[in-house]
Amino acid sequence: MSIVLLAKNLGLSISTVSRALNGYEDVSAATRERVVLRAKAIGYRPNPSARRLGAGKTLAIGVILPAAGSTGQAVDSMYSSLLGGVVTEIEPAGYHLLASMQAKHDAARENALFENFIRGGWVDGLLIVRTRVHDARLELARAAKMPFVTYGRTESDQPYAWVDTDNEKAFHLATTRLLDLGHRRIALINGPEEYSFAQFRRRGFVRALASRRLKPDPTWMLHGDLTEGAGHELCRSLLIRRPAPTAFVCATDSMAFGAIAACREAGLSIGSDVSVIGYGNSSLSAFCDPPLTTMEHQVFENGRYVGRALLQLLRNEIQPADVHYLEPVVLVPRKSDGPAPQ
Amino acid sequence: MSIVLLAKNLGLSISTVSRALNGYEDVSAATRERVVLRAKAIGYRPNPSARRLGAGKTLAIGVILPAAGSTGQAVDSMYSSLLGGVVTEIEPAGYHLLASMQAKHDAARENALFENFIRGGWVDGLLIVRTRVHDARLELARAAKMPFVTYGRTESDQPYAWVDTDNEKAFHLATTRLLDLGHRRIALINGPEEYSFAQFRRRGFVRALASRRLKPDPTWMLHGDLTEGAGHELCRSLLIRRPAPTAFVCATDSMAFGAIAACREAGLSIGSDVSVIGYGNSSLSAFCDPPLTTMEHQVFENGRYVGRALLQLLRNEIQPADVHYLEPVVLVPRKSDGPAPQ
DNA sequence: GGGCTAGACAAAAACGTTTTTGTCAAGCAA
DNA sequence: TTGCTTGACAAAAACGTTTTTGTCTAGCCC
Repeated sequence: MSIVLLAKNLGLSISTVSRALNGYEDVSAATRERVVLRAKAIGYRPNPSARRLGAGKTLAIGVILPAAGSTGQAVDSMYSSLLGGVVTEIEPAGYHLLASMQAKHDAARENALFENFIRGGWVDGLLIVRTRVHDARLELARAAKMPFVTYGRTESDQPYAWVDTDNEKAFHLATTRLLDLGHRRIALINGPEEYSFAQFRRRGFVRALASRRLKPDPTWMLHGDLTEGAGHELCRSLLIRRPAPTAFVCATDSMAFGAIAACREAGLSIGSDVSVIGYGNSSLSAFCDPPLTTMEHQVFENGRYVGRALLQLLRNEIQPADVHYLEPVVLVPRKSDGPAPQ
Repeated sequence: MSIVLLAKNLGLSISTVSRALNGYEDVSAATRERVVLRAKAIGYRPNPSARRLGAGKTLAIGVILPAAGSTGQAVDSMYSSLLGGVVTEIEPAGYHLLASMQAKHDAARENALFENFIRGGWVDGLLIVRTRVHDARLELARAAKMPFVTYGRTESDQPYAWVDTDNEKAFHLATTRLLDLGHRRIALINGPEEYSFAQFRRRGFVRALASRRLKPDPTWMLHGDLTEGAGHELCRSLLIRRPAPTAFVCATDSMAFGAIAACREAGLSIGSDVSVIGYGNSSLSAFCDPPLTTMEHQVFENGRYVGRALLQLLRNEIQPADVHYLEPVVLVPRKSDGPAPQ
């Protein structure tokens, strides 16, 4: 009954107070100021629940965190910063971030959970992360008329709002660098291929080889979880082949660290016998031995971009087709790669 | 007007439908079943906003993510898994997690933001992370009568609900291990001392030394950000002293990796010339060179514990004083430590 | 039969806003 | 003067639940 009290205190009607606080035009400047001042003075805070019901908005943006790894007992640590960026932007606009979580399931069950979430009326907009090549979530969100921004692109015949890093360019860059260093036997240690980022990375890798008239060997393009363990295992399986690769491009720094461990176990010297390039420029990559050549991308900043886009989408200031932000990725050269061995 | 429709469809009153769906006793079993079935059949979902207003609950639990590092442009990646655990538990109970974010500010401004958040009526309960030794947030939450669980303990004259890892024991364990290996010049590379976890770690470290009648040298107990960079810098500053430490206990694996880098730069062989122990058992620690001796703790599981405790607190099934969960930490011996050099 | 209790449901109030519609006076043009 | 518009505010409806209070019937005891 709080706005009632404030209205009484001011000798105004509830509606005038409400409209004054929400900046409507049909309340005089003098009254508006008086209301705002008094509200502040007596510490009036509109009840969010009532506000949501009255306005038919939840003032929340939803995100479903995907469980990471095969165990599903963790969340990819990257999302901390992404969400931090999103919240930084939406908070000042009065929005909050509602986090849900998706345990490891079959895709059908995942989609059911997803639909339940967006149909439940919990949020006004959605951040869809870790897009798949074919991602049913877009259809579900569209069917529910729920504005959304994806973090990562996907196959879709309709325009949609996305923010992504230029995975293809990044892996083209990295592969070209290795080619320039004289490597001809380059392997790709990729993430799970159902995710679209993995497709882009593979494409960049293949394009780089093709531009030098090299035919990529499919058996040298492996994929696995984005973990050190998977990187280690995949690299090991490649190193026992003859001839073995002389260079590895990895989907994440974590995978690169695993690959480096495998190379070391094989008695190879990183940066001379064998080259490894990672992705992500994790804080560790500058401090490991040898420092990891990797690609930098700005997760927190991307999160901010997502947040801004969502707000504009919710205010109808912008169309989904207008949100296409491809973050350029820069290569950070360090010491884990070098000229191809003779 | 959805429950109205459902009620009409059933030929019942709104109140009976509501009470049936919420499992009240004054509705016959037959009717209840009929209502539940029909609700499912026509796909009725109670509107969360209305529910919140009606019941006076938000069905949300809040957490404020602290900005990490000195730049404040990131969130400690640990929180991904912690939040994952929390959500896993509260989701099935119909609760959601509302994430807010705290940029780097002075403590006063931080507390103002915090109060604004809890007084705003957005959440029913709180998760307070990264506790300080003296943490004003507890008082603010109590004053607002907002149930909360802290992740990490703090100084407080009243009982409060906390979940923590046994930092003191962990660092006692690690330090004792180094002492048993013959080390006598052991340094502590700690996190920021305003945080209570850093105090506990220091205490464990000091106790271990004291139990061998060793007087800890305060100039060998340094602290900094929980980053590789800080670990590197602090370790470097210790290595140039004479005599230099032969072993380092670090507040996180990240700091340990930084310390290892510094040792390597000084030409020391890790595990023989110098020993380093980390904390966290990050996925990388098994794959670096040498594999890092570290301490394992289960962030995701702790998050689940927090979630369960919050639910019970909200239901008044339990008192804050009943929530004292100290996670045991186990040491994971690997190769980054060894006998003290002669 | 009167009074009481319990069971099962309904009516209505409450939750605190936002939004829509209404009112009233002042100003102005014809 | 009449009618119309505009500016500033008020009244009331709407949002969709939950909770409180009320009603009615059947059953039971004495």
